[in-house]
Order: sequence, then C-alpha cells, then structure tokens
Amino acid sequence: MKNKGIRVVVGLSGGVDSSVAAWLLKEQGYEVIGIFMRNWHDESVLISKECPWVEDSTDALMVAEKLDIPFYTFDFSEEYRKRIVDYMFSEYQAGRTPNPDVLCNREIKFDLFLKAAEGLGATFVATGHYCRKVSFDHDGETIYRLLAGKDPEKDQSYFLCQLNQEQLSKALFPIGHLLKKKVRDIAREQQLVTAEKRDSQGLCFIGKVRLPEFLQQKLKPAKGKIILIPETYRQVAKPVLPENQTWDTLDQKFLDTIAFPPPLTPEMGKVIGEHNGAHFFTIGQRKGLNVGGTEKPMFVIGLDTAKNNIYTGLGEDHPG
RNA sequence: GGCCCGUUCGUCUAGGGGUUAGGACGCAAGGUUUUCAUUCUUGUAACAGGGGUUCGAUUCCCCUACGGGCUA
Repeated sequence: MKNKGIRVVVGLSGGVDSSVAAWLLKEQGYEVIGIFMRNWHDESVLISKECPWVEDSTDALMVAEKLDIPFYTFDFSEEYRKRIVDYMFSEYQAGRTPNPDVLCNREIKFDLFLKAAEGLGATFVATGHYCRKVSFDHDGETIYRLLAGKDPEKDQSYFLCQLNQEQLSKALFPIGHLLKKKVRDIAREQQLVTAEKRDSQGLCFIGKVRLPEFLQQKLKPAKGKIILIPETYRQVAKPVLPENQTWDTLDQKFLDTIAFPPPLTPEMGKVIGEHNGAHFFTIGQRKGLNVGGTEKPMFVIGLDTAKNNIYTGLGEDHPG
C-alpha cells in the first residue's frame, strides 16, 4: 500500500477539519499519530462559557479512538506565551495590529510541534488547514509552494504565509483540496463526533476574547484624545506615475512616498472625544469609540501611541 | 429691564391636536470570520418642568428653568 510505514503526526484540535484530515491520512495508508495541543490555561479572558478545551480534547481523543490511532497531548503554553502572546502585547503597545495566528503557525505548530513530532519518528506533520502545497524542481532542488485552499470561503493559506521551505517540506494539508461541505459529509459518513461541531473562532489555542480586556493584562489604560480628520484634509494629490516609468522601474523614493504618506497630526482635525488608550484600537475599526451624532459611521484611520491620539474619519470613502 | 426665537432617544435630528413619535450615529445582543477588524440582523432609548384649553396635548396658550437675537 502507498505511504505504508510513513509516519505522520496530525494536530487534532477537536474540530471537524483536523478530524477529517486524520481520517484521510489513514485512508491514504500513512501511519498516523494524533496530538492535541493545549497552549493556554487562563480561561478568565474568554467571552463565552468556561473551559472549551475540555470538550475539545475529549472530542480529539474520541476521534483518535474511532480511527484507532495513538493519541497524545502536548503542552507548549510557556513557549506560546513567550513567543506569541508577548509579541501581541508589544505590537499593540507600538500602535500596530499583530496577527498572532500567523506567528503561531511559524513558531508553534511548525516549529515546536514539528520538532516534537520528529522526536516521535514522524516524517510529516499534518493540520486541518484549508490550503494546498505543491512542489516542483528548480535546478535540481525541490521547491515547495503554498496555494490557497480550494474552498474560497474557507481559505486559510494566509495563516501559513510565514512558513519557510524547510517547514513546508514537512507539512501535509489533507483537506486543502476539499470544500467545507465535503469535509462535513465525510465526518458524518465516518461518524466522527466532531461532524456537526461549529467552527471555532477567535485566537488559536485561546479562543474568543474581548481584546481590550485581554490587553489590559499588560497594557494600562490611559485617557487620550479622539481627533476627527475632515475629508478635505489631504492637500497632496493622488500619486501620478512619472513619465516613461513603469511600476517595475520606479525608484524607491517614489514608492516610499506612496507607501508612507505623511503622518496625521492633531492640527489636521479637531478633538471630538476621549478614549482609554490608543493601543487598544486598530486602524479600520468602527466600534468602541463611543462617539455618536455623526451622519456617517466613524472609523479609525490612524494611531499615535506616543502621543496617545486616535485619528478618525467619517464614512467609507474618507481619504485617510 | 422690554420685544422675539429655541429646548424631542446617549448624540445629531425628523415630525406637528389622535403616530407603534421616524432616521442616522452610538450602545447592546446575536450571525459571518481560527488574527485584529470589517460586515449583516435584531434590539435599547426621547417630546425640559408645571399649569391650562380640548373628548384627546409632544403639538395650541400661560408661567418657570436653560440657551440664542434687537434695545436703555
């Protein structure tokens, strides 16, 4: 049988996707080991009911039993805090919006988890991500390329964008070529307990949190100004492509002026409210400003965590 | 001190003798989304106070309070 004797460790989250991924691998003849990771212990930050991980780990175990594969639990919570959560705090502190789950894949699932899997003698690590991997030869070297999942509604390739070739070479994504509906159909056919379970949301391994409350573990609230920038603030015209230049030949200076427009300043607008800390907000955000009475909804268009200012604009088509 | 005008959900406002007092923004709860957001759906909430007139006042009249206009 194809793939016989090739050992694969699959991360079982307790959801449908990884359950079906594990089943597919087994069908394909691999020697499959299921691992549940628990990387977060503080339930108090969660929005919904307590201890979702209990149910998740039980479900993962039941799936493993159903498939008749070995099952273990790993705990990387200490490293998860250091590498992912601390990074989140520092990015928000700096007024930026991090993507912890992208980092989580690079640092946890395809680093610590991958190494642990290799320790178990595995050749590959598999997950229930909706994305695909292809390979081709270039100068005698095998190059791996990450592709979007086939289901356009569920594509998760974005979360794996920071994997390097080494990591990618060890990765398997068994459900990337399937639609979500098909995955659920398989789960039902195989009578996996996770078949009807709803999709998980929020931060991977943590869950759905109220961001400002979560961040307050480390970041202190501080009153600051909300400044409304009028739609007419921009004096600079839209950048025009210089003569006899194409997008490929543009010099760095020109690109920089497009990519980094001059920062917003308080003088450009007027103070219309107060907030509890610019580092709790993100550009594009609408909710949470607590300013009403405007004709159109107000969005965050800029953050200055040094001055603790939030810049806002009205409506979707504001130049900011 | 005299003569005018205004006061409606948290905010900006629509209405004008019988309305479920409408909308927008905010806020809240759900749905979508394995980041943060976005988005969708539903919901919450008001006639400044006191007297009249009237079958019926948020609406008309008077007074009080608080804001804007011409005048010793």
